[in-house]
Amino acid sequence: MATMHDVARLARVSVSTVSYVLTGTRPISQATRDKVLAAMAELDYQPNAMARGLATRRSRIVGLLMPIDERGLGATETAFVTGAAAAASAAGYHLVLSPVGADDLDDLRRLATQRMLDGVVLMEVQVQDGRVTALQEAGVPFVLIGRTSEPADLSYVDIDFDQTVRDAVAHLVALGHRRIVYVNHSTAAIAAGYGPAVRTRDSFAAAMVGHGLEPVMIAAEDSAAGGRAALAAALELAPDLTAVLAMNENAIFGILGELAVRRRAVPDDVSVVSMVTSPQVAELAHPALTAMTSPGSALGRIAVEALLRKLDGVGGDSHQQLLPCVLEIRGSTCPATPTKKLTGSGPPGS
Amino acid sequence: MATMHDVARLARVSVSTVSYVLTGTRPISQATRDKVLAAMAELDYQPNAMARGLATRRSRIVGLLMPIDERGLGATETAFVTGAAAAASAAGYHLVLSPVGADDLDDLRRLATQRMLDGVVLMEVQVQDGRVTALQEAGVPFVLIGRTSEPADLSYVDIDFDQTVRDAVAHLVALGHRRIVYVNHSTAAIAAGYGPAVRTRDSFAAAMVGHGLEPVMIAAEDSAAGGRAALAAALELAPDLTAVLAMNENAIFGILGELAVRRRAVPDDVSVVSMVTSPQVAELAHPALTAMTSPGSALGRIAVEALLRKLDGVGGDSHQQLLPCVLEIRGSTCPATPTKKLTGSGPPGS
DNA sequence: CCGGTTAGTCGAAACGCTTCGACAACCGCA
DNA sequence: TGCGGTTGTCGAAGCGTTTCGACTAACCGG
Repeated sequence: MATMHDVARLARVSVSTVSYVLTGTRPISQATRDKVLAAMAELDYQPNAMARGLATRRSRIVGLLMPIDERGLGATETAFVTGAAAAASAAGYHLVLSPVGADDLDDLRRLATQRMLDGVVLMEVQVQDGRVTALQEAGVPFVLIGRTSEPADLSYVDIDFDQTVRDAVAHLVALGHRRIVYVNHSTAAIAAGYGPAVRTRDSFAAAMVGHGLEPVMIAAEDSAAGGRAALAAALELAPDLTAVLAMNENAIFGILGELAVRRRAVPDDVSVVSMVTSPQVAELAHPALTAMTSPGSALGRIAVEALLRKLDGVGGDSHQQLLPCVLEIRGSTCPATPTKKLTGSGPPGS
Repeated sequence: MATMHDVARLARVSVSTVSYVLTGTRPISQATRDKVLAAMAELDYQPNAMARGLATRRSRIVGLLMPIDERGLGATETAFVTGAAAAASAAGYHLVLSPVGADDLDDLRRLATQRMLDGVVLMEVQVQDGRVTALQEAGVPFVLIGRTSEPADLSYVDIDFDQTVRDAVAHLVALGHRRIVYVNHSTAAIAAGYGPAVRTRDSFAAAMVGHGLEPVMIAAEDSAAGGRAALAAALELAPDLTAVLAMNENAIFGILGELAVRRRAVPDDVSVVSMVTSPQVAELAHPALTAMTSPGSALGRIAVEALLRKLDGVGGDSHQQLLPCVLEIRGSTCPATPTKKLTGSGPPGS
């Protein structure tokens, strides 16, 4: 491994000159620059990141903390990652993913307090999130993807759940649906303060009331079985339902399966809209799902860019931004026909 | 940020003594050790990872290179990651995940040649893999999850595909199935030398011939649509099939969907076994899939352990190990009944 | 009582980089 | 002619560790 010393010796200049060529912090004449570059090429010189980091007190590494459970990463989360990695790489930073669970903060704390990380992006933020206070105490700059309940002085980017839900409901209402059931995450997740679950619940209720409709909501375990159970419960609650709006990517296939079992055709009998869903997942179903596609990679990119700005000291105080999901109409929604609405007109319905 | 100097001053010892307390490389009396530890606690001292790395020429960071495509990480890949992270953490190392595509080697090369990484684990190795030669040239120790075509002098852990396929075929044959179709990854993947696709293809052919049966194989695009098309093709090729062995996790739902459309009940008309599948995915289907579950987290753990041994110079030459998937019987397989075999012997369908 | 270990500690020299202050050479301008 | 201001380069002092050699005491066997 060649060092700067070797390069300097070969180029017959001082070490500092080599450094200036590399960092551009002081003017260097073209002639010496060429000499130095030639020497570097000849020696196949690579700067030592540790030494540089020690001297500058910057590692040029930012961490992306993602809670990684056994279920794997969905396409949506993956899009965060690729967006973030691209943004970091473009700015000359490295992005390392740290598989830190919401519970085990130790590894994170070590990495951060030992100055290996210049800053971090936090994914899957809970409404109450211990990692946030841990990072604040450690004095590490960070940006959230998601929000805590009290994000006033924090930097974050998040999905605009309120807007997304309103758009989804508006789409269904415009198609003539009146009885719309919302399938959310599990009650446990809601109780634990999982932001998307809590926020969409409130927004759905508001949106439905805004249209003069009754908000019917069901919680579902994050599994196919949970989806089946949820759909059964939904039909119990609203036998005349003509549309389902589902937040739960893991339950959606169970919902579809149960609809098939009960011979309710999608979309003719029941329209289905899936929230915060990637095109890849939406295309898995048959018919492909009308969905609110999440701005995944944009979210990751914006988060990293905000973090880097913070590291460079520019950009003032906190960056807060919400991005809505955009409606992509595929085959799982269609107009509600009067026939169907009448068919199912038991007690609660129209 | 307190430094060793501060600790030394407070404890009234020299810097080197503090270092010896920390690293244990030289004997220290209990009395001074206590003084030093007290001082560290009081100052909330955290060693600076960069400085340590510079002095030791070791970062205590290992990288896990995972090609991350838009599709996301399946539960299987995720298990690699968690297993690897746990092993690294247990040994006092950090595991960083680098989302490096098979193509873009630059970020990897930088990270490695700049001595930020002590070693790397490579996931999703191709039979011909540019990353392998890049790492060899950079002189970075590495271990593969998967194999190249010529892995003689490399360290790797991989799934024992041959054994796995033989077990799967044996299970189906034991249930009385004779017409078994193998649904592999796409022809493109096979042509590109995707190891699992290539190896299982060969093993399936061998296993079937070993049972005196004709090996029927279909390639499927990695999508639900691909699965549908593949099943259609399979019924064309072998209208009397009674069992499907599927390698392709992305296509499996398409296969099931198409079977449903064609009114072939699973498992009564057609038994289905899914290869290299995690329990989570297997449970998504209805009925839950009989599957060969991959030894995911063990694979990750073993790979990291082998890498660390290599870094410490012990363990001699290369570590090579194969782990089979284990058969988990769920609801998608049952004995082939003579009746059904006769039923399906018309041209394309029954 | 003496040479040889051994346990415990220290000072200083790395490790490979950045960056500050200094300085020489040159510029144009009054 | 002299003076402030650039421009280009250098030497040296860090950055926060580890580690080597050296030193002092205490100890042990002969």
